[in-house]
Amino acid sequence: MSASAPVPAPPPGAPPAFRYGSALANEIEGRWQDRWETEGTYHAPNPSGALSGGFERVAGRPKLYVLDMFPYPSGVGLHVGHPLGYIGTDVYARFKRMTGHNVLHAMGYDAFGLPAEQYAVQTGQHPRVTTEANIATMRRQFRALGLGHDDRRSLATTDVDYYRWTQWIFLQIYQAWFDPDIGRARPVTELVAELEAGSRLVVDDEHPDGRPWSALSAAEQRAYVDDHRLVYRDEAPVNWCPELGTVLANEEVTPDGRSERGNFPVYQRPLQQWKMRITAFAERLADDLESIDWPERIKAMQRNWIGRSVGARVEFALTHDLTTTIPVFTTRPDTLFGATYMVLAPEHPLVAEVAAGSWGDADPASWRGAGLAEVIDDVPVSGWVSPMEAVAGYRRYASTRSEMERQRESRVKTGVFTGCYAVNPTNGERLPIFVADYVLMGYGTGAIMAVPAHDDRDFEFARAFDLPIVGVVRPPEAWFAEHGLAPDTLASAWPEAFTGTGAAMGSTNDGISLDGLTTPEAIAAVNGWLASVGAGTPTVTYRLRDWLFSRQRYWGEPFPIVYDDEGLPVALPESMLPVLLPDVDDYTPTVLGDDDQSVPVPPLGRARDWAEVTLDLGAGPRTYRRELNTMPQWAGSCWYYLRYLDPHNDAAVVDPAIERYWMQGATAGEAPAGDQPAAGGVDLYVGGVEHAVLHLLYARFWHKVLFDLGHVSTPEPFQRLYNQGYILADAFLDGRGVYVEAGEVEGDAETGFAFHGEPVRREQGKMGKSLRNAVSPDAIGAEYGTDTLRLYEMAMGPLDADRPWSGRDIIGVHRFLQKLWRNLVDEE
RNA sequence: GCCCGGGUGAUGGAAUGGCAGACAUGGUGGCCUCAAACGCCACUGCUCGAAAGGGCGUGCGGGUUCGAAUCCCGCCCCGGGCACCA
Repeated sequence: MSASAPVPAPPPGAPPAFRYGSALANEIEGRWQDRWETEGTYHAPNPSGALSGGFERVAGRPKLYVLDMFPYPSGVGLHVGHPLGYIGTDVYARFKRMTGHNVLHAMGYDAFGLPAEQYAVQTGQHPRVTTEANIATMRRQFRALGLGHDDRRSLATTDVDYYRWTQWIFLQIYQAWFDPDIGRARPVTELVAELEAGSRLVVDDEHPDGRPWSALSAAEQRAYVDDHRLVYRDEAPVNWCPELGTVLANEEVTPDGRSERGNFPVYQRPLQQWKMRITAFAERLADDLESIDWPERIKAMQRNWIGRSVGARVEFALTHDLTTTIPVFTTRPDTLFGATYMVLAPEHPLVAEVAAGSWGDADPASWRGAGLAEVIDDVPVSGWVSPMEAVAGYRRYASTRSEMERQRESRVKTGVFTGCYAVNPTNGERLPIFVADYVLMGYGTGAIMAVPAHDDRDFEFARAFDLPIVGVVRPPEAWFAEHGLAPDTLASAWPEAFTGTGAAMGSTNDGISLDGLTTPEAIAAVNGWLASVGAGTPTVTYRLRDWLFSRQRYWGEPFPIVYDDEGLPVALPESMLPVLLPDVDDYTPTVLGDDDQSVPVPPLGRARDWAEVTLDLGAGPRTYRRELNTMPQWAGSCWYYLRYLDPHNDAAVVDPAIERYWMQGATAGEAPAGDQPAAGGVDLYVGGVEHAVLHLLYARFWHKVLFDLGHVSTPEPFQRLYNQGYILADAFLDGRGVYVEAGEVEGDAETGFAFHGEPVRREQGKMGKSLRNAVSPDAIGAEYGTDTLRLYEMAMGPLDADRPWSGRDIIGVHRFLQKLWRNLVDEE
């Protein structure tokens, strides 16, 4: 619009020519968006390298790195819920830019993953084609939202130039091990060098004092190194999702045993898969939460997931073979005198070994499995004829139950007696050893000492199996009163376990007495005694499991791994990257029936020319088979924030000087709350809470490996995290309970709602495709202008709160802008 | 059960030790218009009162303070996360 253009006389009653309405707003916004693009207004200069133009102008300013969790480029484009956080960071970044900061704010696309692949399966269209079209749509939408991104730094995880470096990082992790002596990752070449030099010995179960490296065969040496890598192959029960045709990480399975994505059932089955040794970093991942400024609930969720428990590992010898001991983990070693039986997880390796050939005369029917006939088909009503049979039958039963069944069924305690006994090291008591599925192989040592008087689960089991209940911690008077018991009632008559702390009792032997000590005192005392007799040591245990890293899907990063003719994996050298994702005719994952135990062949197996390859890996040209699994979607999102810093670097994942500038440069006024020194990293990271133990945990893990190996300069990737809320909207269900398109529903709360004449029921939920209540920012922008949309989203409430979308309220914000405009510009 | 949030008009929310309810929606009345609205103005916490004016009021009960939505103690309710993890 030109100021000299003649203004036609408006017809009577028409709004004034220069009233702030959608047409004027769109004209102003479009003009400025063009100008920002032409002038590179939001280009943030690097201190050196290709993007350093103009750095001298900002060299004296503090830097600020503002980051959004990047989106998946969906086929339907954005809805107004998506840009909430993006608008928030944009406002913040602009403010900081205008108040003298060099602000980096960029946007990318997390583009590998299931939806594009599923669309490809249905249409035959290559996922790259749909992905690129979707990215183009979203780019246009982000531009129309007026977001001030440095578009020179945009990337997609599916770009060959990007996933080449994802593969490179994989190799870094593969070629590293965790040195427990210093608690850090180091290159495996250093491990081998120390072993060869003799400064480090090979220690394993058979050689607890170690033996020299030269005593191992070449194959043994290789297996030893492979067992120490931070990426390794493991044959173990994994989460298999038949519907998705792939295995999943523990973090991707919901508490009720379904897939996070798609909500399909997940089953346990043993498969050989790649894993990453995230458990080696459990302690640092937990401890370093103290150094970062994150919402307390996210920290709590990560702490919870990592599950640090302080306790002791105690050895229990078998009565018939005192040289064999069963290690258990307990957080309450002070209750050791109260242990009256032991339990092994069904999968425990000692179960088969200890099971006796015949029952003892006094073994009750319940110990023989009699009560299990109702839940297990092949149990005779009177129980199994021997412990060996009982144990085998019970293990069979336990192995067929999925996680979901374990959740759904009531937590009635089941188990069978192994016919074998262990010795309580404190008092010499004979403890019957049971197998029961309330003990999990994946936690601690997969075996427990049971103290029914002071543990709810052990108490229930002891009641069901008539086992002695011996109190060794005195509950307070009030506890007895609460249960209507006389003080000092014996534990065998208690209605439930006492799990609190208190004075120890009945805990005296020739070497030690805990009686009268408080729980912390008793723990310290018994730990000292256990060490002195060689029966136990203080230990920390974590709930976290290693990260299952391979997927049987097409649309992901190929592994830079091949197999030699012995079937052993070989890492490709850096010079052979990238390993390009090959084209295939059929992207369909292998879908197996729920009971089908065959090994699924990934879609990459169909690229026969690719799957077999002749390479010279140092020993002349040989034929190798490629790894056919792909990486999980989390791989690309683990490090994109680093690539924004130096997106076109062909020689390194990120230039060290540029990395230091943005990740740990001065950030005046941005220090985190509290007394902790800043750990460095991205200054502000905004995204949804749903990644609390997925992306945010994996990215911290990768970052720590890269830090240990010297590729990044900060121990944490994200100094400050903020979770934006969700935008909620009305959703409507028809008579069948199916969601109908909310945009086509008519009526209101008084008269009732109708969809194409049929009455529908109103609900409220997170805006999105699944509830069919998405509102497009394009439509809002056209009707009111982007500034109205942005201002409305920011004015709806605090950024971290969920808020209901209301098409009605937007008009108020638009009028507000009209009033503002009128105060500055004559409408006529 | 354990952990983390939160409770303010009809609605979204503002105020983090100093006039509670900014701003916005909705509502009521008026203006403009043939009629409308993406237009304008006024009123709109509850309550007593014709008005002027008064009383009450931030989940409940106590406390600190000259002064509390805000700080402290004890409850209640709602939302989220975790849970057979020894």
